[in-house]
Amino acid sequence: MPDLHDTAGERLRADNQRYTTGRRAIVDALAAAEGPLTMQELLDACDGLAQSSAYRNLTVLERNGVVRRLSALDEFTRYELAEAFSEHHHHLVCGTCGRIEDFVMPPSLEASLEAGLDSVAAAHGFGDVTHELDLVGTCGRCSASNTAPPGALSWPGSRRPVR
Amino acid sequence: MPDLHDTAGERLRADNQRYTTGRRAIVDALAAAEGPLTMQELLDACDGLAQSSAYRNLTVLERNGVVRRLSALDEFTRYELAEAFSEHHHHLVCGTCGRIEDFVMPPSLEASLEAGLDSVAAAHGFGDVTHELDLVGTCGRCSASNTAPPGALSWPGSRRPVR
DNA sequence: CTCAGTGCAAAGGATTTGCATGCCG
DNA sequence: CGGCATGCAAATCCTTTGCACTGAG
Repeated sequence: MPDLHDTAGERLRADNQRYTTGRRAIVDALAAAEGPLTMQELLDACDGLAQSSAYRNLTVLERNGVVRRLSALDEFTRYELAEAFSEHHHHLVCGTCGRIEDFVMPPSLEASLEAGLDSVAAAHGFGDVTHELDLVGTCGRCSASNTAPPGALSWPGSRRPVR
Repeated sequence: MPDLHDTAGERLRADNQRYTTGRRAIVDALAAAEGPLTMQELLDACDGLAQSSAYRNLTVLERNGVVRRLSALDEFTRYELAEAFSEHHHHLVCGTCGRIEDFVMPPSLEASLEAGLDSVAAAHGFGDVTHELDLVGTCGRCSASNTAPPGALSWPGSRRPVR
């Protein structure tokens, strides 16, 4: 895999954009994370970056295939590096505490899934499909304790995890 | 499959809620739809229902397992009947026009996927998982015409389909 | 010099909540 | 009667935009 920053910079330059300190900080934060980050987590990791700049930078990074925006998983929008810079993976979401982990499927299963999906898509007249697969369950920590562990995410307002 | 309204009514009563006209209208609209509906589509289908009531009713219906809320697919939250009242299915999203269709996978593939996912989840200490699988591609209509067909969804603001 | 990038504050849009009233059990 | 349900309006929360200023090429 080519160097993350080199490639990201190239892609932005091709779009007449600069690979600035703030943008590099975002990419670094995403690369260091173990799963997709929320805006708040990202801001915490990129000290001094204004929220509006973060949103604008993420838009640019997404447009150029450096970052991927996930609107699902839970009620927060999350961001992760695009697949060009990370292994093809899926998400494991704890419906109790909100923890999110990445995982990869056994290659044989991934392959048969892809083959099956391609034919299903074709049958519906859809072409060029990509898939998104997530799991929702209860993580070990939460199933051990009846209640969510201390420090667990509490869902803001009346909102609850959706999937 | 037991009668939709009877069962829905039972579930609400068990939660000390009433199965009112407005709630029945929501369930009818979702049952008649060919795919998950947005709030706007739902309001259009339920004449006279206040938006705040719709949100509140959907919350109740979701809490009692009648409705499922989807926060992904595109940038709009969508609602569909819970799986107890519909076949286990997935979603096919056109990234160009926003069209969303339901589809079911071949049973053998669905079964092997579930088995594989269960073991992956177990390996990560997660139990009791359900999966969510969606496809994003280009529908036949959009791939035929270079541009999105008339009447196609236009993505509001700078937002674009995410998955 | 010029144009993209940034921060701050205001604007937007979807969703939630407060409150008074209507209606079912 | 008592409590859930509903409408309307106000409040929130996340995200986007307007604008003036800074900075890199």
